[in-house]
Amino acid sequence: MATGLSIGDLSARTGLAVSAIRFYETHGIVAPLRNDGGHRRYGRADIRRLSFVMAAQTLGFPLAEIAEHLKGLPAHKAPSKADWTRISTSFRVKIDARIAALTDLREKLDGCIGCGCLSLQSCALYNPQDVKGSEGAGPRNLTGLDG
Amino acid sequence: MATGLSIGDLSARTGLAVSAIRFYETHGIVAPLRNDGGHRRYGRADIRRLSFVMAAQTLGFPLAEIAEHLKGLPAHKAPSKADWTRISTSFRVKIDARIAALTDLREKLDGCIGCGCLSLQSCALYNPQDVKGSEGAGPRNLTGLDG
DNA sequence: CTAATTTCTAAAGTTAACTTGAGATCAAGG
DNA sequence: CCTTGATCTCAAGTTAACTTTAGAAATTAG
Repeated sequence: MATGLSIGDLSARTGLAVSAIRFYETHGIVAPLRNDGGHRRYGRADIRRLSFVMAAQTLGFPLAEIAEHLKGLPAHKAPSKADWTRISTSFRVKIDARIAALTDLREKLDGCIGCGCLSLQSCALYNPQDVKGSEGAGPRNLTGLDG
Repeated sequence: MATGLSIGDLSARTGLAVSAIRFYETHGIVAPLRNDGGHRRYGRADIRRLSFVMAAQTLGFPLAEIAEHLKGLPAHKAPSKADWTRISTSFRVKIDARIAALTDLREKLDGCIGCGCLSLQSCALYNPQDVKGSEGAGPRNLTGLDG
């Protein structure tokens, strides 16, 4: 009982599905210990790791990138203040970039609303200069977030 | 030659892959005519439809929703000024909502950067009030954009 | 007219982020 | 001790948005 949290406990605490937590493990996001019966045992710090993942996901970060960030953190301890400051600052930068991109789009759109867009040449929305055609199969990155 | 654009022409004009254009057809986004040999023939308006799709996608709209918007437009004609105003206005609303959500997140993050987030209870980022666990399989909607 | 492109269709593969299912084992309550 | 209920593993399914592949037919270039 004092040996740590079960995966069910963690699920209850974070709101994540048990299957999702196991899935995250295969992606290196959590690395629980095992008890004698082979069941996963989590520590308190894992709640934070998972909460961090959830927060990052609402920001639109792909799991792979989140996992990268987490590599820099101690495996079974909560992140230190320095760790957290580093991470949250880098988040801040990305959010700023997204807001800027959206604001830019909004301006273009404002210019378009009245014009009827009968001119393909002059319409900024119809001529985005930054459409980088992603290569290969799979879902497209909708938000152009990477980088 | 004067009978319309081939799918290759359209691909060159829009920057979309030929396969993507065919794919869009199965989703009701374009509905080209056929020539005697069974090859697709597109009109000028289709360039706009596809450009519209690309613009909407950079805004993060899922294809299904874009297709919905396009249902309201004449099939083989360019959208009228009224059509376009309706659509672009509804875009504007969604962009505003996204900017607001991101700005809110940024504020929360600002409050977090210095705090070291040692308190799960008080950290806004760790306790997002609006995490709605999407049901079922498939990729998650990263941006919380729908609705 | 022939060779090289394009296009056609239909089916299967890809990626992300998980879920679902099957069969077996572990743990906890009465 | 026995019966639920929780976990375990591993494989396969799901969704979105496309791509890739294969074999055949149409178009275009020379």
